[in-house]
Parts: sequence; structure tokens; C-alpha cells
Amino acid sequence: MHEGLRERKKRETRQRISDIATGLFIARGFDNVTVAEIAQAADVSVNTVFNYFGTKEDLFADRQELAVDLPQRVLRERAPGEGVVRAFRRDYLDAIDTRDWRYGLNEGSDVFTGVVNASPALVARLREIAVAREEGLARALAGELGAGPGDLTPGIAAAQILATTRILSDHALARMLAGEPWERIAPSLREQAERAFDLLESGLGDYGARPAADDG
Amino acid sequence: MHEGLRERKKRETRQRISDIATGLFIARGFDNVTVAEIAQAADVSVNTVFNYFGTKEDLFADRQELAVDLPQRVLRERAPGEGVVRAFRRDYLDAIDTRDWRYGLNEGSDVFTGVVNASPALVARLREIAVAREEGLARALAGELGAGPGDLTPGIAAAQILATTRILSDHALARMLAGEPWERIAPSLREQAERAFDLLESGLGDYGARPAADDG
DNA sequence: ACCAAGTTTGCAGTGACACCAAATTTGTGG
DNA sequence: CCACAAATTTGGTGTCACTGCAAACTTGGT
Repeated sequence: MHEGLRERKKRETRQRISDIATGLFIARGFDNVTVAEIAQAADVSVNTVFNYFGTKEDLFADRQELAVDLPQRVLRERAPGEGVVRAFRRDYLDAIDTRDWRYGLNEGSDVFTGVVNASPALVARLREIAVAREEGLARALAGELGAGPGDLTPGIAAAQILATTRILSDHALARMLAGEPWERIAPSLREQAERAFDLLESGLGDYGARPAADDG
Repeated sequence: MHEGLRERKKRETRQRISDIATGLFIARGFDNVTVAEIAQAADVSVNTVFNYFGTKEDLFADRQELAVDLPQRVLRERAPGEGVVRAFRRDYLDAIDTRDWRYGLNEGSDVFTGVVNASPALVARLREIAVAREEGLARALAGELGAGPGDLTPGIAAAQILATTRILSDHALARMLAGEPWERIAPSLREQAERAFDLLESGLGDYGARPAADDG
């Protein structure tokens, strides 16, 4: 039941391809690197690359795939009596403080984002992953709360929660890309997160109500 | 300042290509139709197709593109004193009653959806359009309410509102695809919409709070 | 009729990816 | 150590979206 030579080589080859590809992508941009090039640099045939990775985008997204069920973990591990929104609020604030990668706030995520934004294919890929995350969370919520198929609340809750974190992180990322140091970003991000989650909890109310026109 | 022969021909050609392409897509599926085929059927060269449409997906998305600023219209035309959520609630319920296409509830939208879902490329395209809609609404909100760049509320509101309509329509679409008649779908969809927009207004609160474990 | 600008077309790539059959490598029983 | 089967890699060949370019053609204005 040990790991044979075969499996080890496979793992190594896969890793080598992924690493080399990522390096090339960061250095020269996703669209300016051909799979043939990657194959050559990794000393395998093009076919082998496609044996391991179904598409070129998979070469870059690899790690992100794993993050699909992180939201479900937050759900599962919330404290007794703790609502879903509170759990995510806690988790997000914690991610800010520890600069954890799970909401894309780690160091180097600006470089990563730069590469992604330069390629429509990668942008599309990340969105797909976001959708998977949302669907996963929605399913988990529905399952745990025993919601029937006619109850759309789990889906809506999942969408709203992840939309909130997404917008918070997008904003932070934009500031990082603009060269603002993390020390300046973090405190205001904390405030914004607090306000955003407050909004989630208490709703939009009559946000944007236009004052009755009193003509004068 | 009339429309010359040139411009008319252009419009006609574009329309012909788009129509023929759409027909072929619906008949045989997006991925089973080549651009060369479309070109031949439309009696133009492949290059001409790409002159009018940047990508193959553009051939199908064409009409949807126009819908990008519909949400902004809802915002702009809301009544005095009416909050954003209420405006969209009204608009969505109206769309159900009139079976309008603006939220994808029209007849034939199930066929459309079937074609889209069968092709990853088209799915990605529609998501892109959804993103554009969201960004547009967010910008419009921010502009009208005079929100500063540090205020994330417009973005969050836009995301939450469109997420709500998206989920409502997705659900309805799924039922249409399952063959359920519209007459049965509409009433329950109305209820679900009411509840969904209520949720938007008043927030998630402590939704999903897990009861404190009293062991026994 | 004639010229300039706009449009269409053919041609020759490039690059992602599919399919397949021929090597090559690795795990296993004798 | 020697097959032998299964897994893996590889080369080859092909399709299709899409690009860039220069030639041919169409249209508007003179």
C-alpha cells in the first residue's frame, strides 16, 4: 500500500508542469505563453500536458479549485447560536488580520490578479470557480437547514454573502494594484467589512429612496 | 443625411448572418456549428463574419448585450420616495405578469437556455454580461446617490439585487425546462419573489443560527 | 468616368485541443 | 531474470476559432 514509483513520478511531473507554467505566465502573461512552450520547458510532450490538465486555464487555476468548499467549512464550523452572516463576518475579519489567502488578501495576490485580469480566459475561469463556490454553499445551507426545493432562501443567502466578500476583496485588490501599502488598506477594509456585514444582516431597507420632489 | 445603400447593406448582412447563425445554433447546438458553415449559409466569407462579430459567441449573445442597461432604467424610472429594492420588486413582479423577456421569463427562453447550457463558451458569455449589468447598476447607483469611492454600498446593493432576480429566474427556468407549464409556475414564482425581496429589504438577520446544543 | 474610402475576400498562418496508434515505462507473477 | 499486462508518454494528423495582410470589389462624391 506504499506509493509506487509510478505514482510518485506522476505527481512530480504534474507539479513540474504546473510550476513551470505558472512561472512563465507570471513572467510573460497567460496569452503570451503557448502550451508547446510549457511542454518544452517541462521536458514533456504537449500531449502529456493535456493528459494532466484538461485545458490551458487549468494550469493556472489549479490551486483555486481547492478553495471551492472553504465557505462550507465556515458554515460547518460556526458556533452554536451564531447566524450565518455573523460567522462569515468573523471569518472575513480574521482573514484580514491574518492576511490569509482564502479571500484573496494574501501578499502577491495583486500580481496574481494582474495576470488574471490580462486574460479573458482566466477571468472567465475564476468566475466559474466563484459560481461553484456559491452553488456549494447554497447546497450546504439548504441541506443543513432542511430547506425544501421551493425555498430559495439558501441560494439567496449564499449569493448575498459571497457577493459581499467578493466586493470587499475586489476593492482591496484594486487598492493593492494601485500600490497602496497593506498597512493603510487593512484598517479601512475592516470598517468597510463591518458596514457591509451590517447591511447584510439588516437589509437594504429603502436604500436609495429618492426624496419626493417638492418643486419650488 | 439619409441612410445610403452602403449602410443598409451592412445592416442587412449583419442581420442575415445573425439570424442564420441563431437558427443553426438552436437546431444543432452551438458547438456543432462551425463559423465556416454559418458563413456559407449566409453566403459570405468567414472573414466577413468576423468583421461583424468579434467572436463566435457574439453571434448568439447579440441581443443580450442590449439588456445591459435595463437595470439602470429601473433605477432611473423609480417613483419619488421609492427605495431601490421596491423599484426592482415592482419591476420583477410586472415582468412575471407580462411575461416580459427582461428577466428571461419569456416564452422560448427555455429553448434558449438549453442551447446556452450545452456550451461552456456561451455560459461564460452570459456570465460576462451579468457582470456588466451589475457593474453598470453599481455605477449608476453610486453616481445618483453621490457615493464616494470608499463607499461600497452601491456595489453591494447592485450585487444583491441582481443576485436575487438571477436566482428567481434560474429557478423558474429550471421548472420550465422540466416541462412545467407557465400557468403553474407563475403564482408560486410571485410568492417566492415577494419573499425574496422582503429578505432583501430586511436582511438575513441571524438566518441559519444553530440552536445552542442542549445535550440530553 | 474617376478617385478615395469602405467592404469583402482569399490566403497563409498560429494555437488550443481531439483522436489514435505506436513506443516506452512500470508493476507483477513465474 | 524474464515475460506480460497495464499505465503512461509520445508523435502524428486533423479540426476549428481567430489573426494579419494584400488584392479585388463596391459605393459615394466629383
